[in-house]
Amino acid sequence: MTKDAALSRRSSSLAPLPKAFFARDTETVARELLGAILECRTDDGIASGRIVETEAYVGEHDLACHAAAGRTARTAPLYGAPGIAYVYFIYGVHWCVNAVTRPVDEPSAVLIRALEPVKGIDLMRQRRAAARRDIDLTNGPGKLCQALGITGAHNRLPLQKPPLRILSGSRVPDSGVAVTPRIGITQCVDWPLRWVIAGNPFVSRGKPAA
DNA sequence: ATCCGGATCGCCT
DNA sequence: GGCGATCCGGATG
Repeated sequence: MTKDAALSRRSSSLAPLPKAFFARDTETVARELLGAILECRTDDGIASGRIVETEAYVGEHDLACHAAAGRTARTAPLYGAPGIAYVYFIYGVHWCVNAVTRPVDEPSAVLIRALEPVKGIDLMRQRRAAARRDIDLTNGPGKLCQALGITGAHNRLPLQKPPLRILSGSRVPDSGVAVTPRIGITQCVDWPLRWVIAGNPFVSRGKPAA
């Protein structure tokens, strides 16, 4: 664990980010979610991690955003209340978790792409037996959902109360943030909508940012 | 009813 | 750095 994660865990003032936090421009939310804590409670216990990588998906005009397909049963959460979760299944294997935002009536969200483990590391190791090293527990969007126990059952849930919450964490200065194109998409590949804590070892690799 | 591609991961080379 | 796994949503017929 890094110093920053230790600070986050030590802080006892971890309050849920209010719905108003998410009812803003998606890029702003994506930037400000860096350093916040994503937490999931299940019958097995609590697992949480500090957000170190995010991506913004900014509306129907963003062809990489699921909402580009319009409003369907699948994409309905993107049109829902700011501050709820949008959880989807991808490649027949993995879950990915987003926080729904709401700038100017656009269906949009922030994908949580990587975490630095904070609580429940043993639980994460159990859930991710394939991960030989702790660095591989939460350094990708599918991995972090498996580590925290996030599934489709969490789709549409509010992010302000258990089982799924996002808590305010340590402030990350602009000098520690890097912005790049998004990972793993085939549309709008040049849009700089990915935010990472520069140099954090838990940031996912993905494709190089050209 | 059927087909195709995907906001990924892990294992292989 | 490449590829198979394995399911679902959306599109087409």
